[in-house]
Amino acid sequence: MAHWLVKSEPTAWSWDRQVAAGTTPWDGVRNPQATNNMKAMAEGDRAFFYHSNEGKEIVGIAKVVKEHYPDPTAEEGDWSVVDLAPVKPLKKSVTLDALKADAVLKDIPLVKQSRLSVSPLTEPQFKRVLALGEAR
DNA sequence: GCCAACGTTGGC
DNA sequence: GCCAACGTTGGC
Repeated sequence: MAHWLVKSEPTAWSWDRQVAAGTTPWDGVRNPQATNNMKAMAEGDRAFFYHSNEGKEIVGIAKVVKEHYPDPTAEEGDWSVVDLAPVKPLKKSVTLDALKADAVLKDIPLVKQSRLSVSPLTEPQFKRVLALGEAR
């Protein structure tokens, strides 16, 4: 199983709204690299949910419930979405500062390439975030 | 609010 | 096809 990290500005789409809405398409992605990452997602994969700009922290865990299909919000171009559903919040959110301060996590794509909205994590990185967030 | 990093666009 | 100009994102 692969592991991922998705991010959103909470003013645009927050974890709380994801929880309230349940399963939703992760739409509006207009970046080839992020799109390729979504196309590599498999049903059941887990993805951390990160709040950019406000909060700057990983707040919860979501899962892929439907693999990639064409983005219905795209009027042109070959863009994709996956359906995500909330799994559970982290007991303690993991801040960007904490990621940067951690030897395992300081080089993750989110830190290195902050604009990439969908990025992969290795299994050790994923487990490290879980440990910091006190979730299993 | 500013600015650096990155992606995209458009002129050549 | 290159590269400068511009727009957007996101950390600070």
